[in-house]
Amino acid sequence: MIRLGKLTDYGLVLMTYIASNHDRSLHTARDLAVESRLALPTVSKLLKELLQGGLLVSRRGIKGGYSLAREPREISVAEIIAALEGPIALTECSTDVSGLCDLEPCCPIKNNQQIISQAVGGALGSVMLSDLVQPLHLTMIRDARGNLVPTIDFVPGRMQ
Amino acid sequence: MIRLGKLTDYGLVLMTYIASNHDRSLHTARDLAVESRLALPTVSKLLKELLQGGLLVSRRGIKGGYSLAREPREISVAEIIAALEGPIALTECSTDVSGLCDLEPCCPIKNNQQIISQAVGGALGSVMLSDLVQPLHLTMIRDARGNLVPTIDFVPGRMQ
DNA sequence: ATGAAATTGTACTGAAACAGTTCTATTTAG
DNA sequence: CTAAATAGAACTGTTTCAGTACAATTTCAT
Repeated sequence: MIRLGKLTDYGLVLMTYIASNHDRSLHTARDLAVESRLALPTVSKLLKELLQGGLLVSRRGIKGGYSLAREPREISVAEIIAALEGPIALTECSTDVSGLCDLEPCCPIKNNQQIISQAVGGALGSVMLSDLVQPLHLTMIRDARGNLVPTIDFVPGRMQ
Repeated sequence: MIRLGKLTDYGLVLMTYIASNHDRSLHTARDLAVESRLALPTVSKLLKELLQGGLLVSRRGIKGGYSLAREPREISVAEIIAALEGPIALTECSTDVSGLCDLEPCCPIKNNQQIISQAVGGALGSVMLSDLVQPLHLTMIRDARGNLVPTIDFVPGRMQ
């Protein structure tokens, strides 16, 4: 299967959490760790990378925290993945870095791989963070024990 | 980056080779290994998997070999990848197998991951093997030094 | 100023996945 | 019956990844 690292998966969770309370004040790594039930060092590491990718803005010191750099509508899933896993390319050959493949001078499918990468990148670029958040808000509520439980059936947004 | 295993990459190369000479007689693993400059055991392994995935048909014994099970137009890149890497899913949570994630009962983004996987799967499902073969034949020639050089600007097929 | 709370950066380690190989069995044409 | 090919199973070294730990820096509050 086309694997997206677990950490990237967690990163999507975190971004969804932040986006779902975008208006609220800054989110600390500690709070997000509790909400997402992930280990704090892991959350901290991910937030750092998302910050470096320009998807979050941070405020240091006490009362610091993270918040989205842009509106959820303006952040694509492709950007989140790229921030955590590097440029979206299916193989080394798809990148523009040369010298990695000894078949490069006569590689018959370099263009093809770019086609494929472009298809995947386009698909991920058309799914926005807001597309992930909306169904969350409409279908999930927090119960007495603090667990999120579904309340309404899944309503597809722009996806079929 | 979203990584597709090297072997899957090689598999795409092999399928492209076979498709580019689809009319010709059967292709032996040995011939394909020479043409693709890959090790024979590797090629053999890949062809076996592609066979099991229903993308190739084989003939055993001397004068045996492999050929496409369907026309290049009818074989999608998604199928090739699925044959070599299993079902296209970005994380374990995206599959329908349950019990893999301890957050499952209250996982807030299970639906979202299905959205993403669906987007990627759809993109890969719309790129056909014939889309990979045609531009290769039309736009590349081999120059004096044996390098493949583009001769015509990239002509997008169904891709934008 | 000083301390607490937060982000930022670097480095390490155990585990899991992957690439690639090797060996053996089976089939088929001559 | 033999050579040539596919079919299947098992093994191993390498690499990558997840997760952790620790030290440095910044900032608000007292």
